[in-house]
Amino acid sequence: MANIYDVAKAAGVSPATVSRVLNGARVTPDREARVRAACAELGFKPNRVARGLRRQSSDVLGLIIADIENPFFTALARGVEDVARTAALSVVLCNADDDPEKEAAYLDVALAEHMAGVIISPASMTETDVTQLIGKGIPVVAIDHSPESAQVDTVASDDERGAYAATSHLIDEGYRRIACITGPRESWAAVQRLRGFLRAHRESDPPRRRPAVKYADFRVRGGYRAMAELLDSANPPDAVMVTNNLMAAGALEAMYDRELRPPAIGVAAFGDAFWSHLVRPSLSSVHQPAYDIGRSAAELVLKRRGNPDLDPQTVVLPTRLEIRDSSRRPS
Amino acid sequence: MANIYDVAKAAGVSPATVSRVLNGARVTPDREARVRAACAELGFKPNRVARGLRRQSSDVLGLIIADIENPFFTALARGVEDVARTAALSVVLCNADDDPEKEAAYLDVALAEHMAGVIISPASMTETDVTQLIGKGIPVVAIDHSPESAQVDTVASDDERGAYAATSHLIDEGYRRIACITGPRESWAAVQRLRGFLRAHRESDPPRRRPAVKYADFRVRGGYRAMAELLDSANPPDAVMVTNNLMAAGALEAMYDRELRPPAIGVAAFGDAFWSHLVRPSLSSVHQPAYDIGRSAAELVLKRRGNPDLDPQTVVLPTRLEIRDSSRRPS
DNA sequence: AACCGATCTGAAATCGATTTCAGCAAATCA
DNA sequence: TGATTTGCTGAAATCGATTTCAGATCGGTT
Repeated sequence: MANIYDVAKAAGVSPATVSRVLNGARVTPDREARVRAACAELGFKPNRVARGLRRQSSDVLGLIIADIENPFFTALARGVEDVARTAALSVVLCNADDDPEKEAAYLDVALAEHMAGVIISPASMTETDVTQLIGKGIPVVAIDHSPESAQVDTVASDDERGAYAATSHLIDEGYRRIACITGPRESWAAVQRLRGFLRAHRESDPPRRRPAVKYADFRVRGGYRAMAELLDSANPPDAVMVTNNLMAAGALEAMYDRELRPPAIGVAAFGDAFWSHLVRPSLSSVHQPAYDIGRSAAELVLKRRGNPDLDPQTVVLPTRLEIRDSSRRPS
Repeated sequence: MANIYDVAKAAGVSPATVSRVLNGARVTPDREARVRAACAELGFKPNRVARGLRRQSSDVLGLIIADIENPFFTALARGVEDVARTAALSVVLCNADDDPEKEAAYLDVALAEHMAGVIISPASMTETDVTQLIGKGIPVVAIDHSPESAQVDTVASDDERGAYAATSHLIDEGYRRIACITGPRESWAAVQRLRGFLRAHRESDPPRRRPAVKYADFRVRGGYRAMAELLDSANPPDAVMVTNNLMAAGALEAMYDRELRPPAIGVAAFGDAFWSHLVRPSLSSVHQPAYDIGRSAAELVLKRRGNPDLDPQTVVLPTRLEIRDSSRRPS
């Protein structure tokens, strides 16, 4: 493939001039025309690696997510892409799979390739290390919660309040023994949602004590197992608040296997899923603005790219309780 | 950040020797130890951009997919990742969103960054141009069908046969007016699945003619609209074969909105989805080995990386009809 | 002791763009 | 007209690794 020297020769100018044409610096119209003609003729496209080496930057935005199969992250990715494209950035997705080691590998790639920015949903609040990125001036935006290694821009949804609302709703519907299936203890979101769940219990009238809590892994299988254990326990719950949509699918399956379904058992879940409409009777869910979280995160990257010394800011987007099928008929 | 010259100076050797240590060439143990110590001391990590420029290659594998929200592709991505990691390659996902323009942009990135390989589910059989990649010796593997621009390694599932089996099953169950909701005409998979559907009609005894066919977009909304139109038509079908899982979700929703559900209406769909268990009574589905397709594709990339002049080969993986709830009681 | 071959080393070239800097020409001003 | 500014231009340095190549070192043979 043709390089900038070939083009320069073909156009009868120096490589510097070709570079200037490519980057919009001032060049006499006559030369500019010759350069453009030569570029077209030779099918020249500037080598991004060479450019990246010299410029110490690239126009690729890294998005490191915890689980590629989780619709929350795929919707988020859409939001990131839509904003990135307005700034002519390409988005590459990296699936860290909740594994700090894989995550570290991708952070290395982002660092080494001098990506234009990194949006990351940290696998671990303590282990995720973004200091090198920051040190090199690469904008980093965290989803949910800033890693401890460095304070960075963060976009989160109002998880605690969402969980509070969902749990209160179940209480209002008359359920007595409400359990919670939440994510791993290392996950900020899992912890916040559990807090909201517990607060709803404390603040109910009369206050309720010691609801059952299961920690799972935010995956379908984990949700299934947690629900199965709850249902098969000596004192099974009559309702459950599940803190993400994949686990909700698993939990529902466990219920179905036991011929249980709403409203005999109350279910509220975090997250939207296109399949949730197919579950009838339907369940209440806490809508997470995944797409908008993605948009906001990408906007923060762009903002910080312009002026790197801004103080880190946190954007919290509201969650919204969507009530469906509240026709509980207490038995 | 420290570069190779800093390390060389610290270790009292030349940069060439540092490079040799990094790449496993023979170096006296004494020097090697000094170099390793200096690397650790300075926290040195080789700059991948510089390496990429010199080597004209990188250790990133590009995966360009049509729709990030489609579980088929996310499962496929898992397969790719698992194989890639055995070869120490990082996988980056690019969401082309069925848009030839976005796709072209990502192909440009792959080309410019000299990726170790590209796995692509072509947005269009005619427009997708991979000749430049091929020309530069970058292994390209297509999902479903090779683009017309160049004959490349291809991994597909046996779509035609799967669709035939699913449709025949509906016929055997006694449904009379079976419609098909398939994807865009530009999609090879959509066309193959439609062919299987039509063949099942031709080869049934007695042969059936002119079944209703709707072309949609492989998305939930498209499936919903197509099904709504079918159901609201003068002569609605009593069964439907839907060629992907997202459209199946939409189609089911349209049915539910009209208080219709299996087995009053027969449904067979392509693809697996974790939520399909939640749809009860359940539907028959054609299992696509998405994960294995990803694995095979990645293996082909690795194979071709070793010896670039192999003839392009095509791997076809079997689909499997999963029959659920065949308790049709003809009315 | 002289020679040969094998092994290792570092100086320098290389990948392909960007950017600095000095030089030159044209335009502006006194 | 001469001095000064302005605007373009191209040669060369630069980014940071890899790799070629010529030379140094060492052990083993005759």
